[in-house]
Amino acid sequence: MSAAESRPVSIFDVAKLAGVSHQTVSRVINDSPQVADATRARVNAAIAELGYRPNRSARTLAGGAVRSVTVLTTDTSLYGTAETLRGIEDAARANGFTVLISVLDPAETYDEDEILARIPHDGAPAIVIAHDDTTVRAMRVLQKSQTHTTVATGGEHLGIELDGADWLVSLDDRTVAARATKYLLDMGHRNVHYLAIPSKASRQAGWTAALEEAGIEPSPVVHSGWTVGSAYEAALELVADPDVTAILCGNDDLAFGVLYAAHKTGRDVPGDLSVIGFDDSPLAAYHVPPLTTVDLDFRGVGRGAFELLRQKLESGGQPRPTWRSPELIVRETTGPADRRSAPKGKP
Amino acid sequence: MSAAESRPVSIFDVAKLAGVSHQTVSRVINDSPQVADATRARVNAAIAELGYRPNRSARTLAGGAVRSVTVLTTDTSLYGTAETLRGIEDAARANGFTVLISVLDPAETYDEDEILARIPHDGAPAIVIAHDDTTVRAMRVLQKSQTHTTVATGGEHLGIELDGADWLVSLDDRTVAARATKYLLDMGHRNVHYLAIPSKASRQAGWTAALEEAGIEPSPVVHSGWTVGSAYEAALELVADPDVTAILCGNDDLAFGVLYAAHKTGRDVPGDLSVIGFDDSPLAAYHVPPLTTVDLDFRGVGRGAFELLRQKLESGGQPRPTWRSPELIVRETTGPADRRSAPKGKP
DNA sequence: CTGATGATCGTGAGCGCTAACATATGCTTC
DNA sequence: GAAGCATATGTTAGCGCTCACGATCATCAG
Repeated sequence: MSAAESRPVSIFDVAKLAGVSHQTVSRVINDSPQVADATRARVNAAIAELGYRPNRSARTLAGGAVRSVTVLTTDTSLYGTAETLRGIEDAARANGFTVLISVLDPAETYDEDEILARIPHDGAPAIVIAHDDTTVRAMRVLQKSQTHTTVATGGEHLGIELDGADWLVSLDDRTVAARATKYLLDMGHRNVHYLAIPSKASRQAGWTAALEEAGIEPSPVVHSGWTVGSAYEAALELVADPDVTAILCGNDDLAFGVLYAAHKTGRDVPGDLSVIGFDDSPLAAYHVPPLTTVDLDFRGVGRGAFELLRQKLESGGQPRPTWRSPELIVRETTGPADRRSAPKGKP
Repeated sequence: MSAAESRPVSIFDVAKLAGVSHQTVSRVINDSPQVADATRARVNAAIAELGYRPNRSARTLAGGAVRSVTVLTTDTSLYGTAETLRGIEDAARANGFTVLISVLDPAETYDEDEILARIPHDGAPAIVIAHDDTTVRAMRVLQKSQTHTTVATGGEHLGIELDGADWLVSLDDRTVAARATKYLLDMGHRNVHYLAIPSKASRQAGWTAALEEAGIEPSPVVHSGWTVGSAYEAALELVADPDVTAILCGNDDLAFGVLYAAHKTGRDVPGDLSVIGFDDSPLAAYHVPPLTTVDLDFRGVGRGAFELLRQKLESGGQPRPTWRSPELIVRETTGPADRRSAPKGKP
């Protein structure tokens, strides 16, 4: 049937068995139309009989069509990253691509060489899931090389130079952030505070814009790490302040940290305090209370990033960037202001 | 400095510039001791000047030492999987290996060919993160081929044949499951129920064993999917039963679902109901109330799986499987029984 | 019936690298 | 100072595949 021999079967073994040249076998496995049906059938039979399977390295080396993408990212356990990855994988698989993943350490600083060493060879296509300094830097390095690169990002703008770049797939989370902020304002909150994730924030920009439009001076942003724990620590002070009645969080994990802090300090959600997250992670709907959050289509971002790359690879053209519009999902961590606590002064 | 030319620089370009043969360059980039220091320096200078970077495909094809592992898994967004992956990556990077990830769809049934097509070529080393039917099947397929395979698993035994296999890295979650069950029993609970994840369960075995040791007839296992939502659905009935005072859950996500169900049905945790999870996921400590769970060293499992593979690759020997001992972390979802609700009959 | 045309297939070269062997050198050793 | 041996480098072949071409054959217009 297959395997078990010493040396793996090659295209030549198949060719011999099928009574054709190795090139014809190559044509068959590459779906070339230039092969007679009868021949194709014979070759396929030989392939099946020998259990032949093309060697990917050889194909790459021989310079055929590109069939793999390298994904550069940092933390694969972040919800956004994981989902984006999943989207890339789905799309890649559907197109017969192999996905190679290389994980960078957010705490480390890499020089150019170290970044470039992550891709299989110079010029190999890559996708960067960018959401922190390390990945943004990686992206810049790849951009300078002759590599075809696409960037998938959860929506953070990551700095001016990337805005409008033609290889960017992103989420318009700036607009939703503004919408979410306005939503809170419309419910009577005098102010909305922002607990930020470590990356440059378009979410923060949306929040600022919405406040300014309402004539409210944005209060200083509170910074948190990526973990629930860090959000908890960062939010303790904020939550303890009775003047704070609404907090917009950089993502769901941070929101969970805030919720825990609220619980610890005895503030009722949503009675005393409204909280909004970002991501709509699987737990959001089942938290106690269920979290009001923003549904970010990370998988769509991943798929889009791959599509963009594929188009660049095929047509060499300049596909335009895609922007996806997320949606606010109202659940039970948000409510009208002034339901119980006084907006000013501690009574 | 580098890049920007038409054809990427090869080993020959470096050789010419350094005034040596290509083989000497090869020796340098492979850290062969057989090169004079002066020559090595000259070659390294040429490498730096040209921005040379070895082509991975060519190296693989030429049959040098193996430098990449393919990881087969299903859901990368599951906490256990993601962490295991992370462990593999850490270890792989430290050893100069490239990690190739191929994600299988748990809902799909793959035939042998489709599985084998996931690895770069016949015989390429692979690690399977096994925790469901699809990955277990993948593992069997790889095992039959001449591929070097290691299996990393969160501890589910996955069927008799795998017990004691010499290529398995696992967690002794059977023992902790028993310990956790006993812990609940010792607190006065008359019974402990089990909400199961979809895979074959050593955790379940531990639970059964502990109950039987205590002379208690295990009640029927309640089955859940992997998502919080499915756990919630599955647990509703269980939670509504006042006789049920303690539930051991297949993982943290399920526990969160149970907790939500308890909240919905008005049962107090830990007053009326004790809940234990598995994983110690990042949220566990910050849930309201904080979740009693088991710290499973998934990263360690991942690292171990890679180490095992490396040993097999190098020595060809038969390294023994590693079993890691997880720990019960008591937080606030567990408490003594009978604190409030009557053990039998609805009053 | 001749040449042109298109479909089908084969041949040779080479992708960038490493293994295996061959070939210099220098340095011992008796 | 010839034989022996280690050290340092070069040469050749080939991994498995695809590309660019060339060859073959049937078909068909003129």
